[in-house]
Amino acid sequence: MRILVVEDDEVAADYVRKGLMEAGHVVDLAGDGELGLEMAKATDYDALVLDRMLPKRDGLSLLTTLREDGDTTPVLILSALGEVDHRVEGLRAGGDDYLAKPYSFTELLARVEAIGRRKDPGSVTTKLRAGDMEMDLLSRTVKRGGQKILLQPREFRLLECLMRNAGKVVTRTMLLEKVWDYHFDPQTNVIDVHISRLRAKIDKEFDTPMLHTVRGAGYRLQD
Amino acid sequence: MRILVVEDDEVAADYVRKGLMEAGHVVDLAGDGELGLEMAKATDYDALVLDRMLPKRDGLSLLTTLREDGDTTPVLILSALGEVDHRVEGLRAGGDDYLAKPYSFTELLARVEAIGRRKDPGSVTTKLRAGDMEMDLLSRTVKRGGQKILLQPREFRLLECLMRNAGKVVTRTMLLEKVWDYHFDPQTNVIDVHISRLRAKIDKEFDTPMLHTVRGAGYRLQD
DNA sequence: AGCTAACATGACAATTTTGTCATGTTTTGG
DNA sequence: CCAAAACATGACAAAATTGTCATGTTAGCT
Repeated sequence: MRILVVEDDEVAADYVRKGLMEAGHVVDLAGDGELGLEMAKATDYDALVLDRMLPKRDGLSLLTTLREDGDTTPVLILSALGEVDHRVEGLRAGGDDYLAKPYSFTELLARVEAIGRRKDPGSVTTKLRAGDMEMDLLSRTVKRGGQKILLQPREFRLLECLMRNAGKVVTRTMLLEKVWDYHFDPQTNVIDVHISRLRAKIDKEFDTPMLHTVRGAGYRLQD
Repeated sequence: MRILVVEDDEVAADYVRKGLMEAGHVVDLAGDGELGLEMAKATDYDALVLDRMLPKRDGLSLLTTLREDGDTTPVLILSALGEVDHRVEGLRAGGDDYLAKPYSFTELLARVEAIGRRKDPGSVTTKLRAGDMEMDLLSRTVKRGGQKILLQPREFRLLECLMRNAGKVVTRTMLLEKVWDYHFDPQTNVIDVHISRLRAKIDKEFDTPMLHTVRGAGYRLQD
């Protein structure tokens, strides 16, 4: 699991990070509220561990902003304040759990894993995003900058593959495997043709092209 | 939200039930572990409130069984035992949260709503089921009795519409709207033709037909 | 600059998917 | 039992989608 810990007390932060890493998780640290919010927005974490009292921006405000953005990453709130009212406040702000200091690490681990676990069944990604492009796998629709784009089935699969690897280069071989189920070189330019058709639909009308050619390697989707 | 409270102490159970109902939830009660398990299996609750100590079958055992069955309903565990080790135990068993008695009702409510909320974003139905038929909206695949069935796009949409209303009659008008986006009568027998094609794929090879005609009304999918 | 490999794209052809029609079958009410 | 309406299905035609080819363009190299 990929976890972000937002905590200003370095000793505590390090202690939590070490423990979580030993339990097999990938851990990022943020020392203040603003950095924490930025990182939470930038990366898709499986869980957040959030201290209530933080420099620059406090934990609850961070959480509220995150939730307003539609982010549903599970959050465990840490706090020195153990009183019922404060706990309720934290949960109401959109927290998934609340742990009062001092806590045992075992409990923190159990709780983080518990809230993170909840995300899994729900983490069937049904929407993909890249730049101002949005793809809904269920309704099979694509939008760029709010505008609907109609794609043919093959074009949809092609774009889906590119979006799942947004920012990274997707080789021709990968495309043949994922989009065409070909496990050999068809010796034709099917890919070129479909890339061209896709470009005409997703880039032509817009000023910044997203579908880039990486000469000799493949293609990459990016702002 | 539909919530199941499994608690043997009648006074406590009633207190929780009333409070949750006032907060606008639908509440069922179970007085012992076995009944609780049965009810949890039978109905799809949004959340479970589970006392640890129960007659017939204790809370943790109930929870473990439920999880082994693949049930992911969020569970809040209640207990007189507030010690860290017990809380960890509860969370490890698959609980989503743990609340020690005595607790304030406000906190219980906040916590139940917090864990229940988690289920919503994940409740984007990505799979439909009816009898021995299974449809995966993401991979766009259909299986009946474990056997893959290849459908054309239109056939898929038709079956999807029928499965979303499994057991209920779907009128021709509904089908024209949902599957063809026609908001008028095309004066042809498109529906009949596609129903026929669909039947050939989903019913022909199997001994019990699922796609039934409701003369004068429409069609219904059912065992 | 000029050459070449890699890529882009318009036009066409093959294939697949969808809709229409004609004809056959079943159900219901008189 | 018969007629009419409702439904089922095979065959064909239209439309949409996909792949191939030919030709044009670009980037990187010497």
